[in-house]
Amino acid sequence: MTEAPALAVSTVIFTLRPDSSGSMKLALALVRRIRKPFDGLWALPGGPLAMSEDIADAASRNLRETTGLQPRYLEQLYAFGSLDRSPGSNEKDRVVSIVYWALVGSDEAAAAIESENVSWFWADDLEKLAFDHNLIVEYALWRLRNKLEYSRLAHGFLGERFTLAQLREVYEAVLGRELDPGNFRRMVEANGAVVATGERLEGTRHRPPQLYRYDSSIDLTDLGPLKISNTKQEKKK
Amino acid sequence: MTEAPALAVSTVIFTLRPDSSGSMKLALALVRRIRKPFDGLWALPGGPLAMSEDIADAASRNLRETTGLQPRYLEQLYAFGSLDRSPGSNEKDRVVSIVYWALVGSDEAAAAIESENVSWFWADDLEKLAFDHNLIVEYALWRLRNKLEYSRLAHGFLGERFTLAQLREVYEAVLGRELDPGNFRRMVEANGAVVATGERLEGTRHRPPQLYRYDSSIDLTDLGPLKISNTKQEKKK
DNA sequence: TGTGCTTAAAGTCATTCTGACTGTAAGATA
DNA sequence: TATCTTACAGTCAGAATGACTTTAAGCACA
Repeated sequence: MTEAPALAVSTVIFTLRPDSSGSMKLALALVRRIRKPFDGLWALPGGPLAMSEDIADAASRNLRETTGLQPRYLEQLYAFGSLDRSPGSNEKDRVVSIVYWALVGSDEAAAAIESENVSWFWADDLEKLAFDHNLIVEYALWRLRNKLEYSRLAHGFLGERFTLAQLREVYEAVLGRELDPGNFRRMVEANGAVVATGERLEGTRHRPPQLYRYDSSIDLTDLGPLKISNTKQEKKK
Repeated sequence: MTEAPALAVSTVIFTLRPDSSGSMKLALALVRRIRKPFDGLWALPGGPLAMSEDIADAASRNLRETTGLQPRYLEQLYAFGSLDRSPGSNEKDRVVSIVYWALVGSDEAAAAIESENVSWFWADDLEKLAFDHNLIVEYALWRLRNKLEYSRLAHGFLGERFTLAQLREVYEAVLGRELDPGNFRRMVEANGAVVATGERLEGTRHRPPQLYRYDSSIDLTDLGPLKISNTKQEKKK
């Protein structure tokens, strides 16, 4: 068998975390490199694809080993394989990375592993990362923001039950702009993916809002014909 | 170095061809397999990724070697790597395929290579293909139809200058339904990606339609942050 | 010459969608 | 009781959309 490029799997792990002022902001998990090249820089978690491991499973394992968490949503992003991804390295070291992006609940993310070499970073204003990882993160962000519009991705950040204000907060954090509460409510209700549970969230210092949940009869997102393979992934967790 | 899955690149090559009644229909190029597994079945053109070859270049080469054509548009579709893609084969034979999809002009496609083992097929009602290629084609079709809506993909099928009726014909062929000529004109003009050249197409047996071209100052499509790498690909041709 | 055929291109109209905004309800707090 | 805050309902103007009508400009043929 002739020499071939190596295959790796990396994952962009998104969550929402409260910033200093208490409002939710989009964050992602990075690991510090402890070898050349780019020794000391932060990078996306990842590793080689094992011979008998499904690609999505590798991304999921990746996520678990890095953060100790399970993804609420996992989708393939892109395969990156330019020849100049790792400048200065030998041609024999060429790596093609299949990158996934994942959402983890913000409640769970608070309990995630953090250490000297694993940490959360705000998705906007990132420092220089190893390899082409800045480009990868930019693309993942772009995908996330686009998908949010016509699908139910926000579910990935929330628990089973949530108020419309919480749902709106997710949208605002991801899109990076404020949304009109009234119009947001109208949009969500018209779309039909969310149903009222009848329960209300108690303990607020104002009128108690109704709790909603996603209508489970409607699919999480629109991957077209690939839905099936992703549903399998969903079931496994 | 430890054993790893092999890497291959395949391409879904779309074009528009006139059917028996003369109206344009979406078609794709397939090659006949001449070895096990799936010997005799039709499959997507593809092959292994060379050590020092860019992935998009491999897809482009792929396309050239199969049809003798240059792509007008080329975009990565997805990386397929399930363990059961090639049932019955040894685990050692595992292949991860990075699949691209391409558009070629319908005028050029008429001059493409066709033989016993290379041929065009209508994109709807395909027979059983080798491996998971039916799923791949389905997904490529879904992507094409979705992208068409908010971008300028139709350009990939047309020449430099075209009438709005020709542009509409492309949309109708891809989407598989008729569109109102008036509303289509309004949509295209509002979008602004297309400009009138002032010239008219002569020789029709009715009022001569104006010729349009795409406004080159506007990008071909919205790949987000990946635009740059694809522009490079564009320039190279 | 002129009538009709065909498609181009412009315009109409009702409905829906969208964003900005107003008003009222229902709790907690002072 | 007054006030604060958010929930939730409703209004309104402008934009977008789908179905349709009207007029323009060529050709073919009687």
